[in-house]
Amino acid sequence: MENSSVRGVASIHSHIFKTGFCEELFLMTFLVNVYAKCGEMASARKVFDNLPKRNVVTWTSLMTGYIHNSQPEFAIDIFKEMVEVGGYPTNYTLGIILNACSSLFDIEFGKQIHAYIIKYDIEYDASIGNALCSFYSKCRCLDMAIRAFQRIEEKNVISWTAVISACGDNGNSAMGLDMFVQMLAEGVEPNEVTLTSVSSLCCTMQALDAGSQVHSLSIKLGYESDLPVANSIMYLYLKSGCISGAKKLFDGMNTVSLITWNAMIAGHAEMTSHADDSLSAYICGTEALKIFHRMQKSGLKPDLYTFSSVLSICSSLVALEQGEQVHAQTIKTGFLSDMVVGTALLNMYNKCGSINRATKTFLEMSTRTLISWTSMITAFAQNGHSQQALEIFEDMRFVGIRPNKITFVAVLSACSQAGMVDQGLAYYEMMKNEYKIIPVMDHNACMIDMFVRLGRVEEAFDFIKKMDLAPNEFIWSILIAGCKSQGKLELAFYAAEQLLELKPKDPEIYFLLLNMYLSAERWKDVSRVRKMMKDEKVNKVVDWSWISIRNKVYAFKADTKKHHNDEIAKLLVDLLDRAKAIGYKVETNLEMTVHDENEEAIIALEPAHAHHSEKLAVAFGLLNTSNEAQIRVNKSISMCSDCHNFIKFVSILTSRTIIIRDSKKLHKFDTGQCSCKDFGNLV
DNA sequence: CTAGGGTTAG
Repeated sequence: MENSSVRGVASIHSHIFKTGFCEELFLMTFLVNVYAKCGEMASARKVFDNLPKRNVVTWTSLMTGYIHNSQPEFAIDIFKEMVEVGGYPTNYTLGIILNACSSLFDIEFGKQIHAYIIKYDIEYDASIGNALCSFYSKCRCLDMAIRAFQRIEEKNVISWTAVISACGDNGNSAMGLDMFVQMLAEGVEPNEVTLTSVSSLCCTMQALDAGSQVHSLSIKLGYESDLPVANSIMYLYLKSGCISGAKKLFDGMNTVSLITWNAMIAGHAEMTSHADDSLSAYICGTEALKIFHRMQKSGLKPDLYTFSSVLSICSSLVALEQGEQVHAQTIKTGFLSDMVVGTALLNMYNKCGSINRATKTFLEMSTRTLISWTSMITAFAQNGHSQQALEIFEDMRFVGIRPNKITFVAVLSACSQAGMVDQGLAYYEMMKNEYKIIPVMDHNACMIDMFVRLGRVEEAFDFIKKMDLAPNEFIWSILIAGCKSQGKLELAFYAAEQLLELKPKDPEIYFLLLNMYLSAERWKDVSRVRKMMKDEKVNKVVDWSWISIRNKVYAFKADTKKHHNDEIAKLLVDLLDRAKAIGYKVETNLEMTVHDENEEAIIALEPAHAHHSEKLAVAFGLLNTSNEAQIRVNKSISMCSDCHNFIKFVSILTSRTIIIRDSKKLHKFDTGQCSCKDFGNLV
């Protein structure tokens, strides 16, 4: 509250004092309340301490004040003091104290309060039951929360809202939605808080249909311009992939808050990182950055939510320069000290291939969470620094942070990159036995990759047979890629059959298969795969690359034209000649990653005349940046092995570091080596 | 004097 209000209260206070009314308990309790509402807990406390006598209401007012001013521990102290001097808590008091226990995660004390409630047989009371419900929800005991709700004799809107949110907060959105339907059936009218919770449930379920019904209902009930309602419905549209719906809502809002903008940016960020293909990710990401700039133009200052989302967008776009600008902003505004922002920054530098700055960010963090550590391990692993990844993993264990399954994905992939089978197996066992983590497909994929990289495809196959999980499309495609490079065609064809039975969703997998059957000249299989692609409506794969230079993003599409005389083409021809002179050999096997726009024909590219998109983007980068600048390119599909090899030579010829982030991996080319150690390419 | 709600990282 503003200073003027505080001054007003103080003047009333002195007035009461002068007129001698300070003996009036009712007045003084009121004063405690008003001070608390102004955030002046010291004054509230002073009034309270000077009172000759107090009643439960006075005590409760002080506790409420502490809770509203985020000092729940003081509220509990006051409560204990009250009980010690013989005060009896009312149902209000008990509700307040349960609230304090929730925010402190003080499960023990909360349970003591619950015992007291049972002793006096007052679980049926709504204010008590509601508070118990949300206490157990915060303690992640959904069963107990529901039980508390059920025992309420006269369930009101708040009871229903509390139990619905409890379901959502504990990962059971579907049940929450059921509860909502039940609530409507019992004739309880939802209010704006209920609607916010319910649309947030629909959001996590990505239930667009249910969500738009909630939207209509909130219009009907007149809550559509309530800011939290509007924000959560807008976010729901975004998360369910309905950008137009979100945009319509956003444009129609009379008042927006920072949360509105943040939701808009976060929604786009989410779509950017989870997009099916890199092209839509690129479109979403650039749109999000535009929204971010518009927000700043409107005069609002970004906060930690804004910064984390924007940094995550910069990661997806491999937009280092923009990321650096945001970095500067986080320093200026002090938000860098937030660990979520710090971790997002670390991640941004990693995804832009700058492991040094990622490491620096990590080292400068004042506190590190499991996620920060895991990000750092992932960064080392992705940049080909396996040894450091494992060292920092051991450091993390040493400081007593318990790894989770995502940490182990990073650890195992570090082992697989470095070909450390023994250590990989040891960590796999450690994960299962010491940390009781049940392996998920990603862990298995790392293990299979580990054998495949060393050419031990039979062991990889044995591992697949021994897995508890049924192998998915990615497992088989790793095996196939390995078999291909080892010339173990029989196993490759077997794996291909397994793969086809799964009807994979990833279009690149079909190209892997096509490529394999084509080189084996198994035409029947070729047409079988093509027919399947048609039947399964596999999306067209478009080979796009883009590069961000001085805050502008330039996109390139694979070039199938045979004649072009522009600067880029000239540079590529020149590089090709010079590369050949120092040992580069054009790979002759068919490239099939380019799908012609209108046709399903597959075009074989001849590198001398036409180019995959990343070559164009790299050439453009070479022409438009200073001599020592890194080149950072984002690509919509996996690199082919010919381009991969060619770019290695380019890194020698130009003495540049070239970073290409394709749909599967990060490739950092430096003096003829790639950080993926040549196992990153699928086609 | 009281209970319930919207946006961030691996």
